Formats: sequence, structure tokens, C-alpha cells
Amino acid sequence: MAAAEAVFAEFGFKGASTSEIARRANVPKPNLHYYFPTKETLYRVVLQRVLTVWLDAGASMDETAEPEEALRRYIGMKMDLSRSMALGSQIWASEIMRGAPIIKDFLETTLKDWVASHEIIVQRWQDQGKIHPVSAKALFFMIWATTQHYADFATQMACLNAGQPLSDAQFNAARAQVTDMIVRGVVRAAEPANP
Amino acid sequence: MAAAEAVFAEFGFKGASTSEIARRANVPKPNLHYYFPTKETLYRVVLQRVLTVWLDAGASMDETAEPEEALRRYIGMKMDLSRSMALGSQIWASEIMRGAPIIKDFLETTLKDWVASHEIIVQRWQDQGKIHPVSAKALFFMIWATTQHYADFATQMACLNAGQPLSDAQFNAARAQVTDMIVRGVVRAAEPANP
DNA sequence: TCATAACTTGACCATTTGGTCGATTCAAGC
DNA sequence: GCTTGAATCGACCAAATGGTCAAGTTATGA
Repeated sequence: MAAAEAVFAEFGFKGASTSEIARRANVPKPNLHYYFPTKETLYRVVLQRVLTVWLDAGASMDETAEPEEALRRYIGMKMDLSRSMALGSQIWASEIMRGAPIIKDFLETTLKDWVASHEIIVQRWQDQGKIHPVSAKALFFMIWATTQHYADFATQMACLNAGQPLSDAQFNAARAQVTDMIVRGVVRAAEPANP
Repeated sequence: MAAAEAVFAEFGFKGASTSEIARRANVPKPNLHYYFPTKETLYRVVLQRVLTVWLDAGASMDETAEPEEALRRYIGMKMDLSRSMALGSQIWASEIMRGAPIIKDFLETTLKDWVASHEIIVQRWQDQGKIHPVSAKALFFMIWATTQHYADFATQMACLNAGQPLSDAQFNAARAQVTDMIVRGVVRAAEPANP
């Protein structure tokens, strides 16, 4: 599974070869087909795992909380996932880029529902004057884009960081800055107390 | 070239097949190899075009301008590129995700220099108290991530938009909102005039 | 102990892959 | 018309692809 994740992340579904996956996993190829009949089966399983974890993260956006707190928690969690599940994020990205044949169904149902329900929350925040007038989609796209960028473009970031992947300290700093920037960009500053 | 762009964007370098490119371009395969000896040659040419255009956009960040104006211009230009060169952006993304073997050199030289020189500008803005204390890299990563997201994840966005790609009006709205959010997140609000 | 099921694996197969070859067509200049 | 070089293309090649098979080996449980 780990081998499959790495190979799919590096080459995409079509570019990944079962032989390569088997080689990296140190098993003969037929052994791999014993557990996963086809390449697509294996791919689906790998994708499913990403999907599950991301959905859990999505559930963490507490609707009862204040926007700043809710956003901070959600962004922080997505940043953490970008670090701990970078390969999954990459597979997701390449799946989307090839037209999402496998996860289209998920996008049209579960994700759509998630967005719809959270659009309501964002709208409420806006009605309450707690955040600036932004569309919920634009907000979520920015959060997803920025956080996942730390997974999908890790190579580029490493190149701009003396060839080294971001250290834990660097990543934590980035996490904080990303959160701050987005929160400032969206949440309306509390009115200074005036009589 | 257009066919190659589409196929590379959809399947990545390894997953793209020259036969498929030739088929989409309505030319026999040997004809394709007549102009581009190898798949990699063709890939390099396609990538080079993206690179050139993006560099031009990068040059548009006028260092003499105020941060808000400079950022607005740059973000707007990158958003426009995401619309007009979506496939190029996708190829870029998958090239990075496979470890950037072809463009590593560019990343380590030209891009690194670009970032270094623009870090100075951002630092100056910060010293002048014009922007919040953010690292230039975190800022650029957020701009790149968010703008390119509109190209790389167009499929996902379409799924959340009743299956339709963003219309011009929707895209323009997104462009404005993205710009506003980032600017608000980074640029320090002008002090209210006080004696 | 032994039968049965779960697992492992080297050899194999049809198809697709990137790329080539040689023969043909086309266009330009004379 | 003729020559020459550029462009076209059907047929082909070796290698890699996803996937299979049958012959093994190992575990399980009675």
C-alpha cells in the first residue's frame, strides 16, 4: 500500500506500473494481483484512504465556534494532513487533473453536500458581520489550495530551501503564517470598543 | 503542440503516450517524431512555453509600486494565466509532483533568483510597516497555490458548480475575491488619520 | 497426520509503449 | 520537366505494460 501510494503519487494512475509498485514493495507482481485484482482496485483503495481522512478533517469545522476559531482549527488540521499525508494529497491532485474519473461520484455527492452545508455556516457568519463578504467556495478553495500546496509542491519548496525539505520548525512557522494570513483575509477585525 | 499539452496535462509525462498525442493531433506518429525526436523533447518544449509566460508574469510585480497595487496586479495576472493556460499549469504541477526532473535546474536558478530578489521587496514593505509580518515565501506560495488551484482543480470546481466550468462572470468574481482576501491577509490597513 | 484453504512465485501472454525504417508524396528552384 | 530536400506515413521492432496460470509452499484446524 505504501509502495502503491508512492508510485501513484509520482506517476499518476496511468503512469504508475504495477511492476514498479510490486518491485518497491518487494513482492512478486502476481502476489500483488492476488490482493488487488487490478491496478484500478489498488488505486481505489489508496484513494479511499485519503478521502476518509480528509472527510474526518472536514468534520472538525465546528459550526458552533466563532469563525476565527473554526477556521484556525480547520486550516491547522489541513496543514497537518499535508505533512502527514503528502502522497495522498498528490494522488488526489493528479486524479482531479485527469478529470476525476474515479472520484467524480464522491465530488458530486459527499463533497457537494459538505460544501453546501458549510456554505450556510459561512453565510451566517457573514450575516452576523463577523467575516468579510466572500463566497464560501472562494474561501474553501483558498484554504484547500494553500494547505495542499505544501504537500503537492513540496519539491518546489525544497528547491527554494537549499534543496532541503521543510524542517519541522519551518513547517510549523508556515502553518502559523498560512493560518494568520487566511484568517486576516476573511475574518473581520473586532471593532475597537467604543461607547 | 496543443494535443501534447492536453495529453501531458491529463496523464503526466509517464502516462502520456505519443500515439495518443499523434491521434489527437490527427497526424501519424512518425510525423510527430519527425519534428520532436523523443517524447521528452516534446515535453520540454511544452514546459518551456509555460515557463516563459510565467516568468513574464513574474516580471510584472513592480517593485516601485505600493504593496497593494503590486500584489493586485500580480495576483490578477496569475489568475488570468490560470484561465488562459490551465493545461500548462497542470503540466507544471505534475512535473513538480514527480520530483521536477526536467525543471529542477530552472527551479534552482531562475526561480530561486526571482524569489530572492522579491524577498527583498517584501522585506522592505515589512520594514516600512506596510504589510503584516509574513515571510515572502509563505506569501508567494499562497498566491501561487490559490491562483493555480483555479487551473489545476478546475474539474473539482466544475463538480461543485452544477457540473459546469466557471463562467466568465464567476471567474471574474473569484478573481476579485481571491485578490481581496490575499491583500487583506497581507497588507496592513492604512491607519485611520489621527492627529 | 492429513486435507484443505490461503498464500507465494517464476514463467508466460496479449497489448501497448516509444521509437525506427523505407517508401512515398509534396514543394521550390531551376 | 527535373532535381532535391522537406514532409508524410504504413508497417514494423524491441521493450514494457497489465494481467494470468499452474505449480508450488505454508498455515490451519480436525
